[in-house]
Amino acid sequence: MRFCPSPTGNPHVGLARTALFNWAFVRHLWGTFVFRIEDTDATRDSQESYDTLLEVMRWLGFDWDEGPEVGGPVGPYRQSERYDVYAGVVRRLLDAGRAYHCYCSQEELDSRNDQARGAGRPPGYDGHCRTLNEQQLATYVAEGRNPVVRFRMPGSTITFDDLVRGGISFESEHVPDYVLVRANGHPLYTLVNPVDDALMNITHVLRGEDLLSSTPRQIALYDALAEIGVGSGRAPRFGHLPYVMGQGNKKLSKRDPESNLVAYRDRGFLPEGLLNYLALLGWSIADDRDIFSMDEMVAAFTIDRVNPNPARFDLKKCEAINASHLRSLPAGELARRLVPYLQRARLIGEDVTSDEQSLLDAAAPLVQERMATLGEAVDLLGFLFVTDTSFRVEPEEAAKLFDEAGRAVVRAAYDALSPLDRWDTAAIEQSLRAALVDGLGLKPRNAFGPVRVAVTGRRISPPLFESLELLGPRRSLARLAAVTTR
RNA sequence: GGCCCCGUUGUGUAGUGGCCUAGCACGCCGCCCUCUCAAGGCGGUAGCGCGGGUUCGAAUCCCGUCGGGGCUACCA
Repeated sequence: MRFCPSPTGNPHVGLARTALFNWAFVRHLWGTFVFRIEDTDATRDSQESYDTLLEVMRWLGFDWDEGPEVGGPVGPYRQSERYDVYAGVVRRLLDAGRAYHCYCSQEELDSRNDQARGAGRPPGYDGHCRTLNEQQLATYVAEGRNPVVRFRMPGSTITFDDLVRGGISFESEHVPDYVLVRANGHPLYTLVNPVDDALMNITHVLRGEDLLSSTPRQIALYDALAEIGVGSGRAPRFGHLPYVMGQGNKKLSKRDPESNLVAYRDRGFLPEGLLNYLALLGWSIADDRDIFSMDEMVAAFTIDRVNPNPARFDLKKCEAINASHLRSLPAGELARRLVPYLQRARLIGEDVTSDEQSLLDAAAPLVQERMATLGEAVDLLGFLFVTDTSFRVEPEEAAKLFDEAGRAVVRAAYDALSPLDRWDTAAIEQSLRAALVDGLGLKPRNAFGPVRVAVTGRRISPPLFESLELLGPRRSLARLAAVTTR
């Protein structure tokens, strides 16, 4: 089993879904997970996206048995480091007559294709250079043409049993001879993918359905490789996973900001939450259940339950699933995961002090069921961590609530709280209710609204009395006083 | 154009001839709870692309049709 992305652009959700299904499949069967980098297109691949690719794979929690950074018996696992391997294979393919040099120029190809189209024949390589005589060959060489290497497709029907779609067959007349090696000598995906699958003893391949129609030519190549002694001779089983679609009926592309995995991490999606959601795009664990851990997924994952139709990515549901995982985190774990998000917002320091830690530990349970992503904690908890001098009440809320009546409520709250000698949630609630609800005869929501805004700066906050307790008497009273004197 | 894939509420799915007047989840709407927001509880909304056939019986099988998508590269 292998997963073999190419490092171009930002890693996206479709890639994560493919990696997930491969990974779950392997772990379920106790197989070997090979992670291979397909970087044979120098114009599109970059070291930067290679780095983020690995970073994201690790963040998501995928572990591979063979691949970059961990090595393995049939490495290297970056194709850009394997060019000598491919050169040898190509030579043998050429010698065996399973591939040949093609000297046609792009212009010649284009014009013949146009002609074919005009004559109502299907376009595609016409086999022009399949059988060149010595003289033609000598002419092309004399013209200084650099040939590409083409694979000689056998003239037979190619059928295979797709792991998710069942039996599929292609007539080889619809699969023209295709290019294996560029004119500049660099190998193409069409060559290296089957070659490495053969050399790396890959038995199962789960990949996107965009590769479905290139499967017959890969199987044909695989057979040819076996003939010349490359690999075991048995082509891997293929399973083609449905697309992950974006808005409308468009495939989610790497350029789509909604598909960028790094953005999901930065927003505070949990890897297990995002993965749980992605698993639901084409697979289900049971008819009445959709929240599960990766361990549960691995235990339950079978390829026959994978659905072949494309799925729309639904951010709302993704958030709901993530929120559910967030809520089931142990309190201490939640606090730990919140740290980087609060640090990035500069609410706590790079080195977390013990005061910050204990405040965070106490505050985390307050917001646990109030957020869908970790990043939301910044707005929710900011008032607790912000310094006294930089605390601000949202201007809109201040304007709305701090009219004369509102200031009177806040003043009453101040008067009720300042004499307290026990500063805890129960005592705070008791005295505020007595003063505002019983004393001023206000409805609870009208009574606590102004106090909430005065203390937390926002209309939406964690529970008020608990928040006051955590803020402490000094800072709480100062914020109340600030309103009454404005 | 040719080849290939796909088609269950708005979205994701369950469903493999009777348990389906189609289940679950998200969303949306309403109510309850309530110090805000959530969470939670209760209820509601909406679907088998279409047409034939096979069968006592079809979302499920067959044929056709329509719609969507992919490939048709010296990208992967």
